[in-house]
Amino acid sequence: VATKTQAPGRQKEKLSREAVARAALDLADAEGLDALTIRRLATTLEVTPMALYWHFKDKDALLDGVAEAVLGQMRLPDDASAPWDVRLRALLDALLGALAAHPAAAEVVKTRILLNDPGRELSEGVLGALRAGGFPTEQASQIAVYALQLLTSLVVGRPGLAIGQSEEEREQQVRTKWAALQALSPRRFPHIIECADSLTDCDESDEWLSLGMDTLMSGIQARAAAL
Amino acid sequence: VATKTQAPGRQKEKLSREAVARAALDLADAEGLDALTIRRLATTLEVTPMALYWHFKDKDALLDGVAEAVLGQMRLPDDASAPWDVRLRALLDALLGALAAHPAAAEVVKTRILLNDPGRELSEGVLGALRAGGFPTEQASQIAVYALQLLTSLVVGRPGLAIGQSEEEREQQVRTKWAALQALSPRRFPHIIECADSLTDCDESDEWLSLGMDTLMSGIQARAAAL
DNA sequence: ACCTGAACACCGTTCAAGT
DNA sequence: ACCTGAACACCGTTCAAGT
Repeated sequence: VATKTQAPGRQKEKLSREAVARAALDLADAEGLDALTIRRLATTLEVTPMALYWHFKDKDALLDGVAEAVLGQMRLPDDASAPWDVRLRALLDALLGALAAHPAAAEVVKTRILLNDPGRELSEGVLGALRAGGFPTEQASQIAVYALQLLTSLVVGRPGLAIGQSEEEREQQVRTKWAALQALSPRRFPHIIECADSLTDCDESDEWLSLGMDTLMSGIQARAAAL
Repeated sequence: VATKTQAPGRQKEKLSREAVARAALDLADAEGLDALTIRRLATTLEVTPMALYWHFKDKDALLDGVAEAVLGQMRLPDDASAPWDVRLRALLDALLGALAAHPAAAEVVKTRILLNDPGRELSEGVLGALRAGGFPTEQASQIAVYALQLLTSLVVGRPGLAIGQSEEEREQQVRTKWAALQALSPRRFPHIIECADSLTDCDESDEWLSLGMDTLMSGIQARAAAL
């Protein structure tokens, strides 16, 4: 039943590190991080699981590649003349954009920013901006790490986010959570009930992301002013 | 070789939901979240893996129990007369304390705060404080979620944190990371190199936690002032 | 009510082998 | 250089069965 010609539609080129990482990212985007499995990935690439071990030492190295693929999509600003906080904000916006494009992979990126070149360029810029803002090296490092972590939390932890589910499934899940909150005692939990809508789902708009970013920037600016 | 008497040291009482959850938390504390496996947990409890399914529907429910065990250790303040931001800070400090006592489990708690009673009491207080600060319900919800997520990031993402490793292993890992940063091009990444110490490890003190908390509070206060 | 035993469908990974 | 095949030691979970 197997012929010499390729299966239609998917012509199978030789694998490469980058091609595998791209495919891994696509799989995570489509079905979530849990679905990103060596074996699942191998079948989508029409190859044996062990083939991937030629290109990546182990799964961790594969995830390194995924993180690099995500961060490689950033367009880093280069406005060296702008004030430090404007520069910082522009850099963080670039990161947030890349993460928001791949929410399922954001978790993977979080711990790997210093492990690839685009991530290092970003970090260099962020640290430079914070240093220019007057922070000593320790505080600059710490704030840089907070910022990167908060941004990934913004993308991953957005209420009502669901990866690899149909819109119906997602809405059903949101409704279930909402109903659970509404069922709480109104005497003990009045504010939770009052906030149930926004605790379980986000508006289509990106107020969620922008308020988070604004709060972060305000905090950093306030610390800088207190130096 | 098996006798009728119990193995010495560990007398085996009947399991309960709470006992299993406590054991799960202990296992995660000692060896990390990856080691928290139904099968590993069952062997530490000297029981069949399937025994746990009597007490918990599935692994997700077990993790719900772990989250509840962590949050149950909070001592929530009750200073209803204090200004909103003082109240908020006290609540967040209580949460941070509980999370910092169980860094391995913090990740698990993050998505489950509204799923158990102590978490709901905390959330109620946080939302109440934010509402008292003048935030509309949507912004209060969003900021509450940011705050909870940042706090878990603070605990989980602390540079140089390593769970279930000996101090030697940990230090070796820190040194390796540090060396990798030092090996970068000083022309391209001067600030990363300058900050390498604090990017790879934290001082013994809790400046890491307190700066994070301060930055968060400053950000929230700034947003409140801008209302 | 509470637990065991056997089985299933998955994992990541090693090791030897093919071309 | 690049990939396959078989095997190992793990997972979570179902289902029927024991007491």
